[in-house]
Amino acid sequence: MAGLNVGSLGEYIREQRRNAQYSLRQLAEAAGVSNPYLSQIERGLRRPSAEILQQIAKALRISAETLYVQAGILDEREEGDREVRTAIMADPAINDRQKRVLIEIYEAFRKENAQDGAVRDERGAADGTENGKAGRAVTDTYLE
Amino acid sequence: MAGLNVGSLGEYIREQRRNAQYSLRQLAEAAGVSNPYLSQIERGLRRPSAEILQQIAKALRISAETLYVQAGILDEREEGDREVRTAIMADPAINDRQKRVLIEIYEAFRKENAQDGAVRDERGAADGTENGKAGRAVTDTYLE
DNA sequence: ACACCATGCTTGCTATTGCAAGCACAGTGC
DNA sequence: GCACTGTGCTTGCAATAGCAAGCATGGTGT
Repeated sequence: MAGLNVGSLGEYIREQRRNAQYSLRQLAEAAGVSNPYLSQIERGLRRPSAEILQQIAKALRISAETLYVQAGILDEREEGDREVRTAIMADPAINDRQKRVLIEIYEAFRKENAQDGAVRDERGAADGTENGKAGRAVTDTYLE
Repeated sequence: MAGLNVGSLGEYIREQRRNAQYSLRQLAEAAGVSNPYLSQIERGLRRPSAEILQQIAKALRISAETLYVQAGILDEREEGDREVRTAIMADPAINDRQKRVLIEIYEAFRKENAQDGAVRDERGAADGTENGKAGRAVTDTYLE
């Protein structure tokens, strides 16, 4: 059994918190959790209960499901295929160009992964995990 | 705070277990949980952690989300604007870093839109590059 | 120099999770 | 009658979730 991936969960929460410009205490209060405990969660020292996770998710205004997936608690929903594209298109919070950018990057990632072991002519992607360069190329192209 | 509705969660699990013709011990073993603990959960005496809930859901072959909804941990169906993140996280076709990148860009877009006050679907010539810059900064940070 | 405030971290501590061992009751067979 | 097996429940106990109080550091004035 995988056991929760507490480390990456904590990192993810911290990342989201900083992204939202919250201090640790601010988020802790917004989530109704003590600040030392949140600190420990973020550093991967504690595995928060479902209830606490839910409160944190609410305070961060992200879906609890996202957190659960990050924590390895929730399995990835199969058939994610076109879900990303439709979800992006349906989102009223971003504009059309932003949608197009996101989808282009997404496509590029998928294409890169599909090639995987195959011919890599694009300026040497050293190993299979280096998708960054391909992604960067795409963003350079479309984010201007 | 609301606190999970443990009673109905336990009843629900017991119902599903009987429905599947499992004895308490059978389900306990299948879920990798001790039988007395499962008994207590079903009677609403304990609030199981997210991890345990997940294992039970797997053993019962029902979605963990269903259990979370029953437990009051997950809201029934949240607004569509959470869908993008969830869809990205759930997509098996891209790897973790790619997910992170997409979500970061998405967050940046949303944040930028929030600062502007509203989403203007297609901008005029005045500040047409603004979104591009924000997106680029994010991708430069995470795509190297 | 000093006070003041915000940041995140450490330290005990209590309450709760989750388990191993065992109990009580009901069949079933001999 | 008696053993045996399956059902769910009770009882301690170890591990840990989660908190209140306080510490250390860094900034910002004055």
